[in-house]
Amino acid sequence: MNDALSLKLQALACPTRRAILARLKLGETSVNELAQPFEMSLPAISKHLKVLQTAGLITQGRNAQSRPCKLAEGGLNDVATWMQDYHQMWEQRLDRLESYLQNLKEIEK
Amino acid sequence: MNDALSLKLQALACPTRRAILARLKLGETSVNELAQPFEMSLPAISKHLKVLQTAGLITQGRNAQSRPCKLAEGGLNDVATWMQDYHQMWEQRLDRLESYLQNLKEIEK
DNA sequence: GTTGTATTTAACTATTAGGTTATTTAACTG
DNA sequence: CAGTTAAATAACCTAATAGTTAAATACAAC
Repeated sequence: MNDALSLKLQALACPTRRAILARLKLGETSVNELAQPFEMSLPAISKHLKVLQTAGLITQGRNAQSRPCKLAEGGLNDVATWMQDYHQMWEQRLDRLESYLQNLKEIEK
Repeated sequence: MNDALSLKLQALACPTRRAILARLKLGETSVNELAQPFEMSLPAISKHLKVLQTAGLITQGRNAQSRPCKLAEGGLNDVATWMQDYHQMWEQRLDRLESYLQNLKEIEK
């Protein structure tokens, strides 16, 4: 289990880490700020961040003592690509739009 | 880590289990047949199947001694829903279709 | 240069995951 | 019923995960 996809899914398979990602959706944040809502030591959060970073889901910058985290762009691309092979939901959405389109063409005649 | 989503992501975070799912996409299969391609004992596969089943990603039926496995319908729904909040890829696809649609309407005038 | 602040690393512990072999259960077959 | 086949369970091992506290690092500010 050391391929990129497994690493990402593994990283995502933890509510704490998903919560961190959810927080980061709102914007770049320091580790301390990130740790606030959790009943967990700072080192624990630090470890979670390392997991997310190793998986390529976040990146960490530098600003004085702070190491601000943000979402890695396209970090979920391969996960989404993999999902595409299994899940029909999106296809269905597209199909519905497509049939609407078809319908429109029909009317056009 | 005992919520449904975590369980599923955890189950997916293993190449062996993803390979099993890939095989099951081709259709219902017995445990033995499923185990063939893997250099792994049968009990190991049996455990993987249990993980997948507990996660709600597969179901197992009965046919004599055989316990045929198949993909659980909509098993990835919640994973896909979660992903939707983070990944723009699908939205972009929809947007492209949408703009095509818009374009068509324009021509129509 | 000492103090304070932000974060990581080290060392340790408990639990879980992924694998093994050996045994058991369940159902068919003769 | 004895034997065979399909699969699951038990008991065990090892490595990885998720957490802890305590110590180290990096930078800023005085």
